[in-house]
Amino acid sequence: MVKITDVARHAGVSPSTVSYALSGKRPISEETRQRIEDSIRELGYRPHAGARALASSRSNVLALVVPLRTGIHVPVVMQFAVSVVTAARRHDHDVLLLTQEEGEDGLRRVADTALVDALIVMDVQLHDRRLPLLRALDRPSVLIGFPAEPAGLTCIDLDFKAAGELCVEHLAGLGHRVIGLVGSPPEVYVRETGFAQRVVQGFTAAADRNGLSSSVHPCEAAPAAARQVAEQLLRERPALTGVVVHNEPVLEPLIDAFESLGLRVPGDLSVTAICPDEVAEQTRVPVTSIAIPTAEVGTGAVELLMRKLGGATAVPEATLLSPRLTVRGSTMPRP
Amino acid sequence: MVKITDVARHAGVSPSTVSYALSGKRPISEETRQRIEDSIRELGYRPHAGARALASSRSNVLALVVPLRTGIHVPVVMQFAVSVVTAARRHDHDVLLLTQEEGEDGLRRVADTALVDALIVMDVQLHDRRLPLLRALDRPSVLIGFPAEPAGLTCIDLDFKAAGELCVEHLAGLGHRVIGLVGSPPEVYVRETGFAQRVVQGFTAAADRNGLSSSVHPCEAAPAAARQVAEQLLRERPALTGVVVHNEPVLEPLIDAFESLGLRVPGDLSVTAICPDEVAEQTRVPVTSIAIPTAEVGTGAVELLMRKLGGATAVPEATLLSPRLTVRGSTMPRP
DNA sequence: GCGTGACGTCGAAGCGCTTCGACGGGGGAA
DNA sequence: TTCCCCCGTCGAAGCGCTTCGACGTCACGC
Repeated sequence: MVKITDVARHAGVSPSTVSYALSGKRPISEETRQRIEDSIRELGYRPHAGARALASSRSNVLALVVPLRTGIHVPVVMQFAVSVVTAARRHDHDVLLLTQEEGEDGLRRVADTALVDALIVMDVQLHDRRLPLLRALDRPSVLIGFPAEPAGLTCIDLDFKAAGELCVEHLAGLGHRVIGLVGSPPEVYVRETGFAQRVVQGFTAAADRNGLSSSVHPCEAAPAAARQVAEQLLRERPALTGVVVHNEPVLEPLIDAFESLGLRVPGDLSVTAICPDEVAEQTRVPVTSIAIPTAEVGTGAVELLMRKLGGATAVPEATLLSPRLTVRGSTMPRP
Repeated sequence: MVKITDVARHAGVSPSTVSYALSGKRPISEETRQRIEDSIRELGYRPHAGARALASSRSNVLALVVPLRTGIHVPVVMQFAVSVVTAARRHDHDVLLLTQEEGEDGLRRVADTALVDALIVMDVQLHDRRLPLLRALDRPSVLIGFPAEPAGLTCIDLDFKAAGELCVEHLAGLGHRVIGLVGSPPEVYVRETGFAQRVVQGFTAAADRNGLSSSVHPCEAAPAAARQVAEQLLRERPALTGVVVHNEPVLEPLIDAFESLGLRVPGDLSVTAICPDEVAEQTRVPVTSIAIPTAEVGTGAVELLMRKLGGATAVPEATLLSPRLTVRGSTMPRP
């Protein structure tokens, strides 16, 4: 193994000079820097991560806690993970993968052993058990998602309330008067995952504001459940012309169900969804939708952490990303 | 931060004794060990990961390289990742997440900086560019998947050839004489991903062996493509009564297409698939299938690495997991 | 009764890097 | 010219842990 003293000897300087040339923490003459860089290249030097971590008390590793539970859309989780890793690399950091199963002990372990400098936690629930721990930990963290009491924590996510509103505004603007929300599985509401409830809030608020008649229907992630909800909607609200779907796996089956019940989309029924673009594009009728901006959220989370690690004083506690609605073929003016 | 010297002082022993008590590398009297453990608990001591890595030249971290490409089923990747993390934790290791995008440089970086002790690489292609590097690296690695030339590497995966064969044997045993394989998208074969080709090999070999008439049809991962393939199959092979599907997203649309073309599953057409159980179970007719044993593969990969890290001499180069076929409602004897 | 070895523990020497204080030399200000 | 300060570099002191060799003690065998 080639170490910093080897490089120093080869370049005719002291080890500390090599270190400063690498970190830029002190000025080094252009000429010396060049010589050092040449030596590094020639010898194939790589600083030892452990030694660096010990001496600098910085590991340059971030922890990412990913959820494992039912009712969450796996590809979206993966997208978050990838964007976090990519963003972290841009800041010369790596990412340690933790499963939610590890729970609070896992968080404490990687933080207390100084394995990681900071943490990113996904799938935060309204009353998440990890919150007190995250507040107490000596390393900074960022949550993807909003708990009920975000004070003292840094959170980032799509503004799901605004997303719910935006869907309604879109339908209202097209003249629809009776609309329904087909939501996530009941257990998602039960365990109080913030974003699902916030969609409902936005949906309801915007419907009221616009004087629309609206109703909300949780739905299991199965085709049969979709069919049931479709039938129920038509039975209870025959004047229905607009639907908002917040439940990825059910989007396609739901449209199928409506069509087989005699409603054409978008001719008789306009459909919008909150879901990844791939899901919205792969249905038989491409669906007007609001995507979860996984790349921005992941990148944003990392940027926030970097600012905190950099000692920034005022990092915003709440970062809500504005929803963007992409119009596709599934919505049209009320007939 | 509480360190080992604090524990030592508190327990009335020397730091080295604490270290040995923790690692078990030298005998420590029961009484002293107890005292040390008490002190550790009382003080809340956690060994510093960086210091440990520096002194022992072991980071207790594994790298996991996950694929990002089109044509691979994301939930399966996630399952691998989770099982790797879980297995690694059982051996007191953590997992660093690398994206394939980082490529060879990323592998070299984490290995050369001693950030990780060993590497797990997923989605290995037949002529993977990373193979020479993995052979040359000074840390052990395990591949999930088999390249064309696996000599000198440790590989583990489902035996896809046997899986292809098993599907055919199952259909042949039910009396089917004319069968087809609906495969992965053409690009998967083009980039020479081993497992797809091996399914074809197994399928063809078993069909020949059993005197069946067979044909192979790559298929894009889109409903429209599925429809096309279904039409083509019926046109070209009117006597077809058995189909093997190796293409997750197309399974459901393909069955839909067959049914809308007048073929009942399994009445007129028996269907088997190689896909995750969730996919096989969520179709309208549950599909007889061979699952990719993600948990075993992930765990197996970690076990192999641990043996290599433990200095085991003879770790098997190739580990092929036998396929298991789960019979569901989509296959029946030929009418 | 004494050599032998295993047991349990200690002290010291690093592991490879960062960082702090110091120091010589070369301006710019006074 | 003198003083001061900044620039560029060096040396040394750790960071917190593991590990090697050494040492005292005790039991055992002959």
